Amino acid sequence: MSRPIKSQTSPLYVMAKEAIMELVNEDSFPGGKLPSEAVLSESLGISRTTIREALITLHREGIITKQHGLGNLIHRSTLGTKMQIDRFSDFKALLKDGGYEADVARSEQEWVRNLEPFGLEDPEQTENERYLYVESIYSADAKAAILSQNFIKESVLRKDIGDKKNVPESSFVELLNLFSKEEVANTIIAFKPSVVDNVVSEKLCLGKGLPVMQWQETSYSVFDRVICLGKITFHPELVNLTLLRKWK
Amino acid sequence: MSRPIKSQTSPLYVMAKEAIMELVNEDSFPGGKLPSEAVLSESLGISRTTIREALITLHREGIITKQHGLGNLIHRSTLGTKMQIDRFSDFKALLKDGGYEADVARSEQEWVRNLEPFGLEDPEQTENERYLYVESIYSADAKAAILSQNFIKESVLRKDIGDKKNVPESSFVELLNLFSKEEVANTIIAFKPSVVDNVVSEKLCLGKGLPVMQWQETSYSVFDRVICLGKITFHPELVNLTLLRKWK
DNA sequence: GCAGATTTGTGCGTATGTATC
DNA sequence: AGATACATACGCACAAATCTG
Repeated sequence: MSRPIKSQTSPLYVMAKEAIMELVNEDSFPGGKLPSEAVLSESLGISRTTIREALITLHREGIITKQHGLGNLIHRSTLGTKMQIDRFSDFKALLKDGGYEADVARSEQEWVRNLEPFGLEDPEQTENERYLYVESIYSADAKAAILSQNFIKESVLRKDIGDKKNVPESSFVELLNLFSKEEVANTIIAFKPSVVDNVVSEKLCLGKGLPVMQWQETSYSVFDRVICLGKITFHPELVNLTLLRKWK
Repeated sequence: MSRPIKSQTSPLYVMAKEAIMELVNEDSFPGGKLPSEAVLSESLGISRTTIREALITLHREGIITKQHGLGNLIHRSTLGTKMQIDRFSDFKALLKDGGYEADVARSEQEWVRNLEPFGLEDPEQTENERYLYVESIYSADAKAAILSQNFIKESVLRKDIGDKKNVPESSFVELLNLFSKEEVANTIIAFKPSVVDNVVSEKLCLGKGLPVMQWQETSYSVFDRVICLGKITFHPELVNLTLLRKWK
């Protein structure tokens, strides 16, 4: 149950993907079309199966469209799109992608019993459950840009968090994985349009009554148990959230 | 350049996926874990490669988490999540998923030259470009729930749209594919938190000043050319948009 | 901690089907 | 009709993660 650090060397299809991305960035072919899978296989000395694996990854990321009988078509529009929430697990990385100098400050942790004041509801709440409250403020060029208020369930916390409290982590998902007994698998977010209230006004330095992007989120472990609840608020001037929807 | 109807029979991995989904719905195994790939392969009489293809599809859809060395774990939480924007291309289907009786009414089409009044900008705008304006109002239990205002670029329109104007279509993406010379590959959306203005107030029957979910979108063809721009507004009471973020 | 069994991940080869030009 | 290119499907071997005893 220790979940140690993963392997250092990337699998071949990831290296293939990176090699193909270099080709894309060099823009060395006409019509926004990649060389055929057979040619890539030949020139990189990697089997077509593995090349396909790499291309499927690029397709999932929205970099290319795979067109049966035609080829693999490059989407420069996607490459130029910044602050895609489907591309980052970490808000710091998302802000950096937006061209900012990004940082994060986390609050002291405290225990909470009642989530109602925050408008949150635990679908798996048990009697006397407590939640570890962690507040993170992500800054863009030293200005508060994202307010993340999270409540980690006591029942999923490791016993040895004392040792790990000062371990550096990059994203909140990583922090959650350090704290939680079970690994985080996914988060379901529910969009809640709202206007700036007292708390947000103070934390993000915004005038009250302004419309803001806000969502509530519930994070689940690989065993589908609730690990954490949260409420995220985005500064409307600093953060222009985007999302890619793929049809092909 | 005709883009006819696709094949009727599903590939084997799709049928395998559906068979596995039935197992999931029957809930016939302990610990929320699927039978091993080898067992599924054996019992369905399909090679492990193809079974894996099916499982990878389910993984992408957030139904399962693939855990190396452990198995394929089922996420009932995802199955129970309604109105996921990452699962529907069609707002009518999304509203039906939310338990509503859903329908769509599309406006008469008219030509527009200037997108500025709508807060939209065409990144590939050319001299004298015109846009075909199509307004769709999606209703939930006969109440206006989603306002979709779209502008299709004249330069991408087929010459024979006259014949196709009355062809039934289910989603706006399909309508776009009927109208456009090039197939739609993806849409980039940018979230724009806002409050109800005069237009939205009238179309969605909402009090002015209320916060609403709103986004702007730009649709690209497989050749990465801009096909259509749009602005979508969601009724905050009727539509509870959700989104799945996967970390594993 | 270790050994062995189980299970998924990676990688290759090959053949055939189907869409596009 | 033929060439090209991606899609589907099978089989095999070995690597790596997880669990159990």
